[in-house]
Amino acid sequence: MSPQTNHSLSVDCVIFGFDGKSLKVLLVRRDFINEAGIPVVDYKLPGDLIYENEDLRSSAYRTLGKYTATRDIYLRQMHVFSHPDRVSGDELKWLNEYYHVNTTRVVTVVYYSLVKLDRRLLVSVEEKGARWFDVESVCRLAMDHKQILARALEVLGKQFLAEPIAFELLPRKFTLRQLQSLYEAILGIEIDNRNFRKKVLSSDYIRATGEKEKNVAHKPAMYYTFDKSKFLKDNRLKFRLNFINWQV
Amino acid sequence: MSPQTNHSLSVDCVIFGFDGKSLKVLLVRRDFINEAGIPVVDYKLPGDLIYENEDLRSSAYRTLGKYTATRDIYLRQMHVFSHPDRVSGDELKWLNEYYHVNTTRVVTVVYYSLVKLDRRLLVSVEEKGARWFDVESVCRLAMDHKQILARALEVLGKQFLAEPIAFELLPRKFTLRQLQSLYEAILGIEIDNRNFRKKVLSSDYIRATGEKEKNVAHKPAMYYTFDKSKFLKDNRLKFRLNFINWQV
DNA sequence: GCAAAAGTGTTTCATGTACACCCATGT
DNA sequence: ACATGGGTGTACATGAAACACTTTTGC
Repeated sequence: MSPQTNHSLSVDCVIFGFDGKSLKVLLVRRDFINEAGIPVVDYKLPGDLIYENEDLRSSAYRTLGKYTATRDIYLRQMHVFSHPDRVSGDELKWLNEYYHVNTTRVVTVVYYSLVKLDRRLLVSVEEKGARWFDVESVCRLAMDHKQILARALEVLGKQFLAEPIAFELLPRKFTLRQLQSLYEAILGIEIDNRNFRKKVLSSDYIRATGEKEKNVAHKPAMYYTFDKSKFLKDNRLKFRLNFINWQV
Repeated sequence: MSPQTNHSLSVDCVIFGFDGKSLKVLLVRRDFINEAGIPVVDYKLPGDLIYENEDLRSSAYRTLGKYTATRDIYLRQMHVFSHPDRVSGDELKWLNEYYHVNTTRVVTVVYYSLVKLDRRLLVSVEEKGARWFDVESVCRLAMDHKQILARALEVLGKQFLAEPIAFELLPRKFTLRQLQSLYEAILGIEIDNRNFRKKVLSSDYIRATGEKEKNVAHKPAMYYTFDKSKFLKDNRLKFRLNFINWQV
């Protein structure tokens, strides 16, 4: 056995958005001719092979930039998928033609990203051959992308419990109901709304803006914001204190 | 710009052990001739380039197998390091010679591993050109391996708070003091020993064996074990219940 | 005035935290 | 008998969970 040299390295992005009701994922359309010579259409995660002189994160940003305005977008490396046959047969043929390469194996590094979905972003991706899908309603995807999506959903759930990343999916000003719906959608649970509000409002990082909803056929909700910079500052501090004794 | 094709993919392992006092990491000796033509010795993380027909996890196991008996070893994918110049100059020259390849860039996928250090394993690695180092006392390492180690320590700390992985570093039968020392070493804190015992013993998964220490110049400590299979079973269950309503 | 979603408090229970002394063994 | 580390209990504070009705707006 000797080291492999004829492989490729790709970066795929699982880009999540939230429309107020359900969690969405961005998928790009792929036109494909299968082994029977019949043209088929399916969907895949956005991604690309890496270029020289770019690291993986830059590659992920490059892909993100094709579909969104990449200002200040949450992006995390998730996992590498490396089964030797994860892209093979027709799929490998497609890939070699599409990218003009001649590879026998593709290892992919998956990033996941959280974006603030607004009306513009919901529509503008369509011109670029992409679409937002309800995560619940995705069935088949190209290659192993369905498994990758499933894994990303798992990781996202864990991250939601560990870090305040919900705000990356919400508009800068959001209502507590939106926040609660988001947690419910991602964790797949129902949350008591009095306890949820109590907990959220006890946080130092969530502040009422004073602005309220307008033109709604019910009591208008207050808009809140998340003070991310204060959170980051305080948590650097907390981290430092961990190296000093807890008790004294 | 076009896809990169002349790169290599490696797997490096951060292998942690615990000797009862401090956290150790396994490093392998590297004999190296620098650009001035002077032979130098330094240390690096164990690792290798990937082979054909093996996925990354298998590659990590292969490396683990060089130094340890790979039965039932905790192994997790951690992070990919991909800066285009992370291996360059002399380091790249060394790598191309050592592995008989001709590559311009090496992307590495890092796994971390937790092993049960016993007397045998402490010594046996030395014949294979490796050594256990106290993590606190590691200064320089080859390539970017020092940064990789630093990152692994961070991740390990977080994992320790999230999952019961301490037991992967301890012998099958351990005393509560050993367990406590391990948490203290990894988290860099002191823990009140009454509260610690209370918390640990309230767990369903930690059980007294009935055996006690022998030949110690103080009150002999009870040995405990961690029931990993029960833990895994119960947590599968918990996971399923998350898809049903918490409240009703 | 009615439909629709926002907003609000109290009690109970479980968990976390602070804290100091006696016990069993080998030498 | 003494040195060494093992082992124990209580009081207090904090956080989680259960639970139902009033308020504000548009139509």
